[in-house]
Order: sequence, then structure tokens, then C-alpha cells
Amino acid sequence: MTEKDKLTEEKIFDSATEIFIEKGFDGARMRDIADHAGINKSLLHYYYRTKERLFNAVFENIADRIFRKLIPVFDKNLSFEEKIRLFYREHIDLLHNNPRLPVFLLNEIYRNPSRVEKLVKDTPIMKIWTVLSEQHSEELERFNVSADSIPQLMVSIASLSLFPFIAKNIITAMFEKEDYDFDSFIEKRKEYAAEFVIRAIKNREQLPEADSKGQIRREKRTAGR
Amino acid sequence: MTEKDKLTEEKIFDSATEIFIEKGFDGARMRDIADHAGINKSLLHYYYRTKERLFNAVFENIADRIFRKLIPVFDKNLSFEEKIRLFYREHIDLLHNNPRLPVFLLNEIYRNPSRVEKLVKDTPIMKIWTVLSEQHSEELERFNVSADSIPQLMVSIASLSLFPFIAKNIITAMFEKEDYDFDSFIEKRKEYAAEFVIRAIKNREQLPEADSKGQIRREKRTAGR
DNA sequence: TTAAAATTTAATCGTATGGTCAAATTTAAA
DNA sequence: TTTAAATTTGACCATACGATTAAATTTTAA
Repeated sequence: MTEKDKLTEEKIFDSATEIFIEKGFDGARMRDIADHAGINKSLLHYYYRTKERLFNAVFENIADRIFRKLIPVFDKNLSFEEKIRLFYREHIDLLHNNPRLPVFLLNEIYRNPSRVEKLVKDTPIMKIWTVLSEQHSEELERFNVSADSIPQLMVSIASLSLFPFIAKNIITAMFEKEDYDFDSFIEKRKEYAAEFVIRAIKNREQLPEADSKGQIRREKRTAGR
Repeated sequence: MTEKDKLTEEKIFDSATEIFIEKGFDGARMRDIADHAGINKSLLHYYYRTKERLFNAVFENIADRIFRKLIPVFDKNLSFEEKIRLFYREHIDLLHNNPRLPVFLLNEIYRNPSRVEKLVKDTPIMKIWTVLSEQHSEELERFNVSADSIPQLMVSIASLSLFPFIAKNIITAMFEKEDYDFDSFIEKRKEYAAEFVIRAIKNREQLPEADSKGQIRREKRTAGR
């Protein structure tokens, strides 16, 4: 009973996870989930009352898995630079094994904006912010990263690992034309992204001016060609 | 007749654009589009046979608009650095006025992967690649950017402007907790992203890496003014 | 072994959806 | 004005979907 019970419920949950990730809430069909699990369609409603509830279970599980995996990185007692490197290694690895997760998550938040509040409230996502702006304030100050631009930095960091998976289809298609390979691209990206961020920040260290203004000085620069 | 004709068809097209962008193909309802346009539902089928065809018209128009707007940037006769700055100013501006475009596009490609081939084939998206790897090969070489890592660079460049809009909901929610504002964040991002990329690349210049072309002169930029 | 409870199945419902059609109305041509 | 064509409308269809229900089957506990 508990045996078979768990088996059925688990089969449903796993199939639902797979299909919801693949198709999203709107695109997923209860029939498909049942078929994929090899069970009668009514069982879906027996175990999870509605499609919404089933999706909910799946969504929260996924969100939890993602952020739970990420937090240890920021817990570790490392320098900012080391943390960046570790983050990209871990994060990109996680995404490489679950390439559709970002789109799934973003899409659902899009469909149901109320999710985002719960996400920010219930997951440790804000911890990344906290750690960056508190734990590493000194380092960032040394790099001339103003507290004001920490949001810019954070979003930039996230962009570099998430976007390639979000745009995987397009990237793959473009790569094909030039004979590149997405998988090896991703493998290289772990280090590339880390270096990219570190360089972008570290360079500030050497600039004598306090903060960039760079707006007005762009006309003369090139003699053309 | 031609007057009213255009009016009706245009109303349909505009409403469809709005609603498809908002809800995506699966989420959009033909009834909603008709209601929004203030016309009878059958007219949708009179002017555009099916939902697919209507969506198709909308999609291609949007894709075209996006890429057509972007290409001039890469056509201009500017240095790589200037091009980066101009790109972010133009691109982020476009996205700021149409914040849902990236998600719409990516989502549709997701739903219908065959789109991506047509997109790569019919839009000038590959031109960005070409320009970067051909027109600026010398500059990039000077920056120690190997041809091998140009894909990494390109994806990184795109990430920094596209991702913030893709993840707008989450970012906004996180900002709220810390009393930041998405709009001003985006405004600042035009310059931030450009500086970020330029710094990330330029820094390579100074690394004591072996270089066949003896032209490593690092201070060029900051002193120049 | 037996009865109650839990699980599974098949049939079916109500509704929403994309789409069709024929009639009504408006517009253009004679 | 008359007539044919183009446009618009409302009624309707077939289907797909999530959900319900009651009966059948299996499991559990006495």
C-alpha cells in the first residue's frame, strides 16, 4: 500500500515534472502526463485534485532544488573572486544537467506573477544579494564597485550563466552555421564567465577616476577605417 | 472600402500583436483578440485563415522589427568599443520600450523549434557574428580575444542586455525588497553593460600573455581622453 | 475469511476553444 | 437605381480539455 502508493504518486509526479518542464502549464496536457506515467487519467485527480495543484507541487519542488543547490556556494568562506568561480562551476553544471529549468521557471512566473513574491519570500534567493553586499562589501569597495551598482553586478553575474540556456535554441542554431558545439561551449563557459566578471570588476581597481562617467567622450575616438 | 478594409485588418493585427506578446500562442484566445479589436470573431478567420497564420504574421513582423533595428548599429563604421556602447544604448532602449519581446520570441522558438532556422536564415542576426569576427578581428586580436572565444564574447554581450528583461519580474521583486527601481536600473544599464564588457576584454591586454604582434600598449584608453 | 477502506478504471460531463457557414449588411460597379 | 462583390454578423459545430462520478478492483485490518 504505502509501497504501491508511493510508486503511483511518484510516477505521476515525475511524469508531471518532465512534461510541465517540457511544455509549461498551458502546453501540458493531463492526458499526456497520465499516458507518460502509464496510469489512468483519473488517478491524477485522485492524488492531486487539479492540474493547478499538481503543477504547484512540481513547481515548488523545482524551485527548491535550484536554490537549495545554489546557496552553499554563497555560504562558503571564500573570497569574492573564489566565490564567483565556484558559483559558475556549480551553477552552469546544474543548468547543463537541466537545461530547460530557467525557461520553465521564468515562464511560470510570467504566467502567474504572484509566484515571484512567494519565490522571493520562501527561497533563499535574496541571500545572494545579502552576501554580496554585506559579506564582501570591503572587497567590492576595493574594486571601486559602489553599493549603488551592486544590483547591476548581480544581474550581470546571473545573466552570464542563465542566458545561454534560455537562448539555447538560437545559440545552437547559430553555432551550427559556424560549426561550433553547444556542449563544449557550455563547458568552457564555466571559466570564461568567471574570468569575464572578475576582469570587468578588477579593472576598476586600476582606474584612477572614482566612478565612470564615460558618456560624453565617445565621438572622436575612431579615425574610421 | 480600402479604407475600412485596412482599418479592420490593422485593428486585428495590432490586437493580435498585443495579446500574443502578452500571452504567447498557447495562452492567447481568438475571442480575446477579437474583443480587444472590437470586431466579430469570425473576422479573424476572414482575414487570416487560422490562429497559426495570424500568429505567424505577428511573429514575423516582430522578429523583423527587432533585427532591422539592430543591424544599423553593426553597419556603422565605428571601433569595436564604440560599437559596444552604441549597441547597448540602442538595444536596451528598444527593449525598454518593448520589455516583453525577448520572452515572446524565445518562447515561440521553444514551442516551435523550426522557427529558429528560419530566423537565422531570414533575419540578419548572423551579421552580428560576421561583423565581430571579421570587421574587428584585428582589434579583438589586440585584446587577446582568440577567435575561439568569440562565441563566448557574443553570448556574453547579448546576455547583459537581454537577460534583465527576460527576468524582469524576478528582478523587480528583488529590487522592491531593497527599494531599487527597475526603470532607473535599466537606464543605468546602457552604460554599465558597455563598460562591463569593455573592461572584461581590455583587461586581457595587460596580461603577460605571449603575443605575436608586438603592439601591446595598455594605457591607450584611459589617458587618451 | 470478511468487511471496510483505499486505489484504479471507464464512462461521461460541462465548458472553452478554434473554426465554419449561411444569412445579413455594406460597398463598389453598371 | 440595380446588382454583384466584399465585408460583417450570429448561430452553430466538432473537438479537446479538465474534471467528476460511480462502479470495479485491490489492499488492509479485524
